Amino acid sequence: MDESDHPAPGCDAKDRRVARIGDVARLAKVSTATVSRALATPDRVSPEARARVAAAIAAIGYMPNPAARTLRSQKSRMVLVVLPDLANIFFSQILRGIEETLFEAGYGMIIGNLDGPPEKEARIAALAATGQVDGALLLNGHLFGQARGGRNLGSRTGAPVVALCEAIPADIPQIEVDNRAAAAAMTRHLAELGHRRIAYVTGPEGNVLERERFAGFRDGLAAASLAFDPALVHPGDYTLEAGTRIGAALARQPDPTAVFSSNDAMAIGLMRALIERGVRVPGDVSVAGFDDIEYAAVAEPALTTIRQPRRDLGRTGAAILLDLLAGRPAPARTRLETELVVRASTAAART
Amino acid sequence: MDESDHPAPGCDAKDRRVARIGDVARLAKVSTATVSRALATPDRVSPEARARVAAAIAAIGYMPNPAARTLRSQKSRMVLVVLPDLANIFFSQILRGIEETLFEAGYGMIIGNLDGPPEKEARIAALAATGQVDGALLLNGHLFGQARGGRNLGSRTGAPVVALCEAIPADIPQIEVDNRAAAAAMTRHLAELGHRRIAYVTGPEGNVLERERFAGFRDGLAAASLAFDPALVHPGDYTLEAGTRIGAALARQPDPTAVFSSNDAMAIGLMRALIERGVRVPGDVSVAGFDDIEYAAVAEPALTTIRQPRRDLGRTGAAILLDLLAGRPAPARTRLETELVVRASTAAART
DNA sequence: GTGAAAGCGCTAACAG
DNA sequence: CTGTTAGCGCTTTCAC
Repeated sequence: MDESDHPAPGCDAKDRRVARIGDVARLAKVSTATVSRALATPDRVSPEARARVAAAIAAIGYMPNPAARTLRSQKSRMVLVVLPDLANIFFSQILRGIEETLFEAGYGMIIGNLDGPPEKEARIAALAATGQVDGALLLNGHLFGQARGGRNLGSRTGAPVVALCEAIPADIPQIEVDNRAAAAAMTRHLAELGHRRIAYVTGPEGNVLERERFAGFRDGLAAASLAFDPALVHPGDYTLEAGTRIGAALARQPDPTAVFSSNDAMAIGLMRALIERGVRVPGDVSVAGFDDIEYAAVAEPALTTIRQPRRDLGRTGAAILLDLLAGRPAPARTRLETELVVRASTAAART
Repeated sequence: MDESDHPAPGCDAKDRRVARIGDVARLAKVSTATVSRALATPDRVSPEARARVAAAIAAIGYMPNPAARTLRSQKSRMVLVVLPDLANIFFSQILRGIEETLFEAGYGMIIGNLDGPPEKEARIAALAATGQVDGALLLNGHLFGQARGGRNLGSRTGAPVVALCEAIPADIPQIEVDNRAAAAAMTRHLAELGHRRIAYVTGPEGNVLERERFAGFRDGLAAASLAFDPALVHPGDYTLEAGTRIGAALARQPDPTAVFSSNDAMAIGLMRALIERGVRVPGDVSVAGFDDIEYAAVAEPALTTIRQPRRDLGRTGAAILLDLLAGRPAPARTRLETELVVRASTAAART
């Protein structure tokens, strides 16, 4: 509220803080309603008016105020993407797929990163509850908003929510890969190489992905007629550091001839810790991961893993959310294919 | 617009879409202004009123509508963070530092990822121009908004902007590490190991970081009395793939005994490509990186690199932006220390 | 096809 | 310390 009170102090119109819809209307000699319509529903405006409005907008560089728009229309054209850990490189391609799809549709993306103090969760949920976003995409494999007793995200506002992994309350649309089958396939791959004692590195407790992958691991053992030994299960948390720590422990344990890590980051840290301690990979111990992150292929040895179509997951998830947002029907469940990528880190068991 | 038209069809008040400030006011028997003040400036409200408001808010689960708030107060309590590539793991710790600092101050973060179609840049700039964010943090080492002839981010709105690297127009506060000195130190490290022919892998053209690092490389060469040979400069773009590609080329080139890559991702891809082709690292060729990303320490061999205090960079940048936002003065330039981390990927030159 | 007018939910003057 | 009132900038009936 400095000098912006008097409309035109004599200079060019340029020093006015920021152009509003009224400025465009005045310049184009139409009402603000027509400007609004020219932007939202051009076909309901005469070509002449439309042209004048476009010219006026270009002339003064008008940009609609999103807060006003959101307040009035109760739509933000923003989507919330909730993920457990932004630092996990696994999500970056998914985010990319989501963002490009949303962008094309004129939607923006707000990232809700759960990594940090638990109070953050409430703030993220508030984004949806207060209409800052029109819908949400959940990439977190654990219950969201469980503090309030269930999926509160959306339940209050009716904002559509899509899960990009096995969803927890199974009543929201989900896009997923068959983690269980893929983990089973990897386990069978190891068994077929002659491994009988296969260690398993878990993800965080309570994680849905982890539950599926672990179940797949056990399926695979069963399919190969191998007994499950709880002593071979090492609790991890999907971080590189956990992998390094567990690798150090495994190096002292001559028993398992193969390790199946439920994600690549841990597998890479683990391989490194083994090699550092003189354990040869895959000579002494085979190591397998899950996800096929970029660093899996350049690890030494290159990591055998399960490739997930991450960008596609993101694109598909976003597309389904957009459908929901537009009131179109969406499949309750979409499954994308994975692929077993055999590289150098797995080999026949030593005899 | 379904059944929400008739106010109270008989059920509990619970099915009302979402509580507004008026609902709180009614329940607490105060005016909406008092509710607003109880939230914003509690000390200007009597303890009794404050308590009644708090109880009412808790009872109906009221959350202020941010769009209305933003529209009225012209403040969004949101900060824009612009970065060139969300997939680059280098940024994750910086983001973390930023986010935690902003969160404590009650600010939210919107990520503007430049990676993608160029139209995205305009949309990101619009966030600032339309008041969706109160300020911005620039992590991109290249000119932003140059299409409009200069830093338009902020110039229209007066929103404060802070650069987390050497800024392009040097008139905004910047937080940086001395890239040039660090690169020179690394180059000297290689020279001291006896390397005379040191290849250099660049970042994207026009990147400010890159300019500094490259200058540092040349400084280092000069300090070691080594001639600069343009033939040893390989244009990269900070991606793993570029590293792999350049590594493949280098494997055919027996000349350089050391490679200094201007970031870790490329160095890791490069090492891998060399090793795959039978070139020993560091036996035949030493490799050095820059950044000390998490994967540098677990690469095989572990990568010699320059550690940047990434989380601290983020925290400091956010803190300075918060100062600016609060009208407090801020230093034009803050410099954080780097550290040369010597690991296994560099060794004495073969003779 | 277009304009007038109401109001989204909130905060900030201004009185009292 | 509290209430009344106006209005942030836009979209959207409702008339014409």
